[in-house]
Amino acid sequence: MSAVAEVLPAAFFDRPVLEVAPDLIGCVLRHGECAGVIVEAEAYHQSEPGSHAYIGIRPRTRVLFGRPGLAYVYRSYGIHACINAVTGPEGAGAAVLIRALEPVDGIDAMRARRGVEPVESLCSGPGKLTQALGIGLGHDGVDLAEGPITISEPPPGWGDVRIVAGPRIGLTKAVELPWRFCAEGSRFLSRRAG
DNA sequence: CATGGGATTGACT
DNA sequence: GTCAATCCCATGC
Repeated sequence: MSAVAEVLPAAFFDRPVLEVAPDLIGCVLRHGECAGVIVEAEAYHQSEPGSHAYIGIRPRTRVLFGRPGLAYVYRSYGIHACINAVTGPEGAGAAVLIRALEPVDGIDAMRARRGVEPVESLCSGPGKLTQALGIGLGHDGVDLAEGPITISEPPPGWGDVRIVAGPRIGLTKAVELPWRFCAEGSRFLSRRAG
């Protein structure tokens, strides 16, 4: 076993989104010196109206229909950036929204970017974690297997985290689907699991 | 070309 | 609990 966890290959993402989303809980999202363990993620798919892919291929959604393992970054409410990992098969229009991290590396840099002190507030939301890690719209379409943004396999102790599923946050359509996955008992969620 | 809404957050009552 | 900020882009005329 190596001291540095392996970066997930594109093949990891080339599976149905409902398999990939819970598997990402416990994995490490990294950009430069900043990194955190994924404790909350949501699945989205072209077949349901909650997804941006529901409208079909547009300039905005082009990356969603691209290769599994790409990062889909979009602007939310005109203010925030949110990051997704595109899943397979290619053309499915499916992705996993990364909603919250437990910070592990570069915490002072995160504090500087966020302008807040409590570690529980640095990455506890999809717009917060992109700000903390310095991820922006310019990263739309980057390959997560090549960087500069990567996702790595779970660190020791995170491989067997218990996962709780519940309804997704903030939607006005398809609100009933239990496609939100959280690490049980985490203090770093955007909202309490349920 | 004009309009409306959004996978959110932070400030305020 | 409520609500404004702010901007890309999809939609409709």
